[in-house]
Amino acid sequence: MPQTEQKINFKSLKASCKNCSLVELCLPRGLDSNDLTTLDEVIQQRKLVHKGETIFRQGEKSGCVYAVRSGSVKTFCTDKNGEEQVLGFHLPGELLGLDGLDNEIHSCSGISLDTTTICELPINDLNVLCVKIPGLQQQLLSLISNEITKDHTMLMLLARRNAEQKLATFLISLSGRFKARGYSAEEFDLTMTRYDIGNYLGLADETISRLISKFKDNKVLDANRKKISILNHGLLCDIAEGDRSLD
Amino acid sequence: MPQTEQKINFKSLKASCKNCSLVELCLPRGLDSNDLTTLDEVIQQRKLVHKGETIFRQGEKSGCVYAVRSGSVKTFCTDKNGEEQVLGFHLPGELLGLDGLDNEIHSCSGISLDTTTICELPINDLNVLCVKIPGLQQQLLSLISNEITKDHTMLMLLARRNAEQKLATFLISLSGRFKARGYSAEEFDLTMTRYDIGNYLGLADETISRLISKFKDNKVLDANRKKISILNHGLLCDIAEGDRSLD
DNA sequence: ATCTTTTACTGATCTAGAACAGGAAATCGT
DNA sequence: ACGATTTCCTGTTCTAGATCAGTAAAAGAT
Repeated sequence: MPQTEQKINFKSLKASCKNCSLVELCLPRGLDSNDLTTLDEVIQQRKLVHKGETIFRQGEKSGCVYAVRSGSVKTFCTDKNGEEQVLGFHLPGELLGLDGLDNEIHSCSGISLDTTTICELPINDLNVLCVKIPGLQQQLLSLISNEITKDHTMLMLLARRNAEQKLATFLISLSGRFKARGYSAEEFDLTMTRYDIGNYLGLADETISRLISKFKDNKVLDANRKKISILNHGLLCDIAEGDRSLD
Repeated sequence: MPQTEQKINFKSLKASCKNCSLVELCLPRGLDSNDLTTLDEVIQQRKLVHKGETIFRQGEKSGCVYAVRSGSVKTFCTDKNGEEQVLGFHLPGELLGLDGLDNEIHSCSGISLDTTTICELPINDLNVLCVKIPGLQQQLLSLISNEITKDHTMLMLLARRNAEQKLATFLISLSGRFKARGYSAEEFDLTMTRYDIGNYLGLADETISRLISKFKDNKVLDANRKKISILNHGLLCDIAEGDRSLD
């Protein structure tokens, strides 16, 4: 297949929520077939985003929230000195840009870590739709509410856990999310760098490297660059919970 | 005035959003007089909460979100080892319990730090009202969206700032919020302990004490226990931004 | 195919803030 | 009003993780 044709195929892909495998993880959860059709009408064409491309930018008004359809996305904010803070990594079915939901500017940026496809939902349409589809309003609030809960978990992680616990928790979270999407919970590829992980967890990238080596030494996992195999999930959980620590 | 009568007065106080001075800071912002009346109908009687009393509890379903009318509230979550993480301190006009907005259980607890009055908003009523009053839906999403942005700022603070910056940022935030409520931005009382502040900022309480002493030595502020006077707001900002640091 | 850049890893050193310890003042409880 | 408890403060010691430094492998560019 020639490359140009492949590109066109991607870009013109008007997939629908109706036949998306992520329907149970994403915004449409709980909607019936009719409501799905209505939702599909306002979701703009799925967009192909190449690795490293910006999906929405801090300080700008996009008027949309986004759902990852495939690939992965990093969200981060930048302070006045240009220092970056990674806020999260987002897998298929996860919503992005909820911080811009009041129709004002986004307080963070999103860039793809991968070749990624994104569904765009114009916020105005979404608001109108929420009135039409009661279940959608509920699901949206539910997702936002979970977003807040996730942030709270993250605050706890950053403030109270040591480096080992932070990385173990991060890997377990990734593993579980891969599993929920039908991928292996034990073997997966990281799309982010050690630097990104460290930044996200409030650690230096050297610390991430050292910890991965330590986890390897202790047969908790095997790792070669981006490729991770979890060998002892139980131990990894214990480390995350602070019930055990390596030396 | 006999004590019992005072209690009754408080408890039977059916204040309305309509004549609440917090109208511009709280949920009703942007609503017209008619809509305010509608909103007032679903807001349950204001509740007097004594210092240290729980308003809602992690793991329980309250079916409400809350607004602080007077006093102050601390939200926190507790992990399986009983370790506590303070998530925020809430002043009059600020909403609480948004993490329970999907009508499932709260993921954190709220307790009053003060003698506090609280407005309760049953979530079911709120959902119905959001359909009736378009501006309310907007304002609610706006508030939640800001909540997420606030959490992101906090993640940045916890992950990337040193102890001096954390405390300075915390004090500036408090100062600004007091000012927005018509109180002095320069002189105020803390209702939380050093331990709470430290926990919130991911620091030991001893570190908070030491920093306050250091800030006093450098004439950034004056402090006597709970009473804080900011003497050099500019310098405090510089410290928060990392443009200056004390020694 | 070769050069450049980025990413990952490891070792050595240093330091911010934790942990431990104890005392003084304020607040609480009866 | 008085003892008990909590809160705050300060000094000392210690350590987890940052920072600095350098190498090697992989990825990307031309």
